[in-house]
Amino acid sequence: MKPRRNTKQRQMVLETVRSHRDHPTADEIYIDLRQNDDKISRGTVYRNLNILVDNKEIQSVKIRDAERYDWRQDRHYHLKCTQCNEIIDIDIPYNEGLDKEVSEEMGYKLTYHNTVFEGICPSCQLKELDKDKDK
Amino acid sequence: MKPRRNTKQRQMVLETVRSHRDHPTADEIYIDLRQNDDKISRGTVYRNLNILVDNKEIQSVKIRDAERYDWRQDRHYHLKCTQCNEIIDIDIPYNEGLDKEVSEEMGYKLTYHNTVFEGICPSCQLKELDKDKDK
DNA sequence: ATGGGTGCAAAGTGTTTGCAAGTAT
DNA sequence: ATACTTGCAAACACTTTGCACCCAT
Repeated sequence: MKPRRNTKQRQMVLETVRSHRDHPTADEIYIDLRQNDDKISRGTVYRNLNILVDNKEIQSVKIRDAERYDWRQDRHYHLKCTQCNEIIDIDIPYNEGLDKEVSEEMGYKLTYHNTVFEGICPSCQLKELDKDKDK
Repeated sequence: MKPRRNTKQRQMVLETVRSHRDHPTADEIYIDLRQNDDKISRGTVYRNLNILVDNKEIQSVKIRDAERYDWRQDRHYHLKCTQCNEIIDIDIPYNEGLDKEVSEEMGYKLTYHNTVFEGICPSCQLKELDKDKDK
């Protein structure tokens, strides 16, 4: 692996991801950073996010159009509301056995699976009910 | 739902997806179609793929950069080689219980989860071995 | 001093869309 | 006849990249 320098920008990107408990896009991180540093560029943010994911210091989940970043380092599942696009973590345990099962069955060497649940969140369900009432 | 016309183009797009046993991108479908019809446009292909997915006549999986299309209509999991990017179907049963479990725990109304396993396929594992041999 | 990193802007990639003409119903 | 659909090209959204300068090591 290429030697990495510990730049101010990289630290700031990491801190910003960690300060979010939601799943911000690269652009949201960028907007945030611009509030403290009006020089930092989009390119730098994207480059550093990629490096941090490579180093497993953060994770990313591709949802719909954009990559979302996640401060957590452990493997876990996500839940997305198809109505409002909110993304949250789910705390059911990661199923390691599944990786083993699929490895054996398919002959792949694998250690990871990505799972995203899709549905309608409680608050959007309420909005639906309200809409129905209006009819 | 908007009334749909049964156009030649839409039929051709559907047939082309179904003729693939792999997971082509929209652009691969387009290239294929151009061999028989040198008029059909990218826009038409994209529009029809979206319509077909809406109608659940085909499925899509977002993998890395591009949306991939899948002739199958049943829910199933995918396996991606992180080396060569090949994507294949896995025939372990879809875990309906998981949707129910997460629904109850999180208060979401949900009926679907998307799972993509990531690993190294047998043929890429061999290539790795060959590379090691050279050392 | 060296070479990885930055800021900037331009280019890339995958997808959507406005429009006028075409066509399934 | 109506209004959905097409082909085309331009526009979009997100991300990557070339370049000259900068700065951590």
